Amino acid sequence: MKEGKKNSTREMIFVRALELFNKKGIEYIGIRELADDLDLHVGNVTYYFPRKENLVEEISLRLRKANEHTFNAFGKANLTLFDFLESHKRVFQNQYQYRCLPLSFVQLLRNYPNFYRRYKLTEQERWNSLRSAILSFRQSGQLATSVTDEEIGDLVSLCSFISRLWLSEASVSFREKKIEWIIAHYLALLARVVEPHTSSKGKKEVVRFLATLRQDEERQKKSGAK
Amino acid sequence: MKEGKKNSTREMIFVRALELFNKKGIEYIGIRELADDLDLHVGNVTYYFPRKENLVEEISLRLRKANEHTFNAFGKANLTLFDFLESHKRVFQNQYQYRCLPLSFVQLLRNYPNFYRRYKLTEQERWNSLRSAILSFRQSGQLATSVTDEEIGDLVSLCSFISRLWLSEASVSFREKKIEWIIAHYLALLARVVEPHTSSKGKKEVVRFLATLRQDEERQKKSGAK
DNA sequence: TTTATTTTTGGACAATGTCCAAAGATACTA
DNA sequence: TAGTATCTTTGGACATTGTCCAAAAATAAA
Repeated sequence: MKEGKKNSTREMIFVRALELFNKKGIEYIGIRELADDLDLHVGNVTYYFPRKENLVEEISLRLRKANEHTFNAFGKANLTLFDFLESHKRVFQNQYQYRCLPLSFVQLLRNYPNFYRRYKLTEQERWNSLRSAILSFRQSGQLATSVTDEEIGDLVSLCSFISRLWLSEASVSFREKKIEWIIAHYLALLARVVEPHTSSKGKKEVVRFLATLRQDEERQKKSGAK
Repeated sequence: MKEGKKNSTREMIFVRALELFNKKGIEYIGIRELADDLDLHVGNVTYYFPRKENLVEEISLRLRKANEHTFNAFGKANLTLFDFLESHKRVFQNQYQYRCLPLSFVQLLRNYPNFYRRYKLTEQERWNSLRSAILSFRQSGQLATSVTDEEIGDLVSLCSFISRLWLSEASVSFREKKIEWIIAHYLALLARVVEPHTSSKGKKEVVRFLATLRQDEERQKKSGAK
């Protein structure tokens, strides 16, 4: 069980698989296509990843890991709405990096019972941390005190709904747009969902966040025009 | 080009294909499995539907047709928010009837350029009629007059986002729930998205709609308990 | 009855994910 | 250093997939 130089082959396979999956979709890249691309034999790929599922599982693990810190941050005291939205930006960027996964997640969870089981566990966790984050906004006076528990539940539903599926819509509706624009679009949508329930204090946070989105866009344009 | 009795074979194939696709997913039902199920030969299926794509296309056409009237109703004058939400209920029910389609729509649009082209056309139409409907709500005083055009744009985005993807989320998050409950859940979410922007007049419409959802649920429970 | 058209039959084809036995390469041990 | 154990590569087999097609059979039209 050494992890010396020979992990390089395995890692090489993983990296290229992720690239190809992201570009064309998990279902549309065959093991042979992957092997050919790497000048390897099919059996050599299946030596490290006996089943395609294992390759996808590894991708899934890395995405999960990338998002771990972010979601943990939701538990911390004095979280501002600004930070909350900023965190989602990082989550969205991570999802994009492993986009083949969220883009096929319906199919994957349907096809691989293991995935489904594992997903259901973290789904619960995510839900709880999202909920406690939003609850804390009401506590800290960033949401109006008049906001009911039921409305908070709806906010949680909407946030996780958008987080899970923005890439799916974007892949058909905004194919030609740049990823920075797309992420900004859905972050703005997220912000707009929360905004009606904010206090004036919370609203400032949201507005501040929306302002940074616009700034990013400006920067984008300038460096693009150069 | 007669359409006499022999359409029965074709129709039989279509009906069963839809059933199986809905149950297991388009990608996971093979032509042979379908043919075996119908006691037909593979070549006999491909005689009527040379490519799987044709089968999916037919499903797509029928869903489109089922939703046609509904979306046209968005254009009519004096549309109430209640009617608007009720219309979405019908749309959601139609989508469920052809659920294999929205559940694979990312993959389908990615894989079949024809689908993508056609989808982009109706996407534009839908967007426009949705937008004009919501604009009319502001005009008729059901939305607050203070609602900006930008906010209306966000509402349109959110509505179509939910309409397109609720089934995807439901298929992983609410597998064990009944479809009536699921549809009610997402309709309520839709209503809750609009609610913060309504006038008192419009709010009454939304509340009335939410009340009918609850009534449906009661009815559901009673007949279930019998 | 003959002719033309539609439908069914049965199987071929390449591509897919998965699997495996044997050969080769590498690392460890006596 | 020689021998042994482990890891890696090779090359191909297998069943299944979507697609395609020629010939037979059934049906309709003349």
